[in-house]
Amino acid sequence: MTKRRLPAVSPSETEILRLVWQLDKATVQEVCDSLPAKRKIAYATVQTLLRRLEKKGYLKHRIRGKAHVFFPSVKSEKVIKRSVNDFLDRLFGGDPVPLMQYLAEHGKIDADDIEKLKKLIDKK
Amino acid sequence: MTKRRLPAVSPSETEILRLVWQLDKATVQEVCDSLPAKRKIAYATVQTLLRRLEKKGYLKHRIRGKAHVFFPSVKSEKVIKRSVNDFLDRLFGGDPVPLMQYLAEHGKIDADDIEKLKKLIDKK
DNA sequence: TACAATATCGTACAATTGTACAACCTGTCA
DNA sequence: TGACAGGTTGTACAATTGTACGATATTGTA
Repeated sequence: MTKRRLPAVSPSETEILRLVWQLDKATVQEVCDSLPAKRKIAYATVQTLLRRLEKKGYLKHRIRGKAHVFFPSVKSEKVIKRSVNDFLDRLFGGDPVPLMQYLAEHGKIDADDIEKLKKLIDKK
Repeated sequence: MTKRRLPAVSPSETEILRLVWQLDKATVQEVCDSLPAKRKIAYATVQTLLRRLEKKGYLKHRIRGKAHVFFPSVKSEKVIKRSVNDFLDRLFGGDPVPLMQYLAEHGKIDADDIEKLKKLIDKK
């Protein structure tokens, strides 16, 4: 089992990749349609991003009619792990606590969320 | 008060900027010295990054002897806010909960941390 | 079967990013 | 005062990123 290191996913690529995860599998069109209204990217751009993700090894595709249907070929867990760690390292020197603090202080998470997390941790 | 939008901070720049925050103010040398052992970047590279951060408006400098002493000219809060939001948007569609979950599940935060967060939220 | 609609592919291109060399200044100490 | 250690500045350059046009291929349909 050759475990070669996958190339990094760029920010815009991440955005697109997330949509594919969300949709489970998707054509260029479908990804375009599920873009948040705020973030309008041209069809051609989405296409390029999907192509690059496939070349980098994060997606594969199957043909359906004349369209390509892209689907993940790497567990999202893996990508998330890398991204989060990287982000944490750069912005907080690897310490997750300030990040949590930020989220708490800015009302991004509430008491309920905390309660759920508590359970999650206890269960482990 | 003209509130112009600051240019984005690139990942490597973020890394350096964080060190300046941590040191409060620092010369190129000092930043180099405080780089984590893992991440060895050449002096010249650190220098360029600091220069770019200053040009982008995140740092200023004063002269001490022959060296430049860089210090923040924008509150770290501001940068963190942008970075976190951006990160959250791209990787999780803006929802912080999965991120917290990830952190909890991977032992990045423990029950104690949760306790502290709880207080933080209640206090608000 | 020819056409309109829809997709993909190849290609492009400017901006940004990461990385760094070489040349040039400037205190400091002998 | 002259040399040197240590700084800074200018510049470079390949790779990556974000964005997208134009040409070509395919399919369902009239």
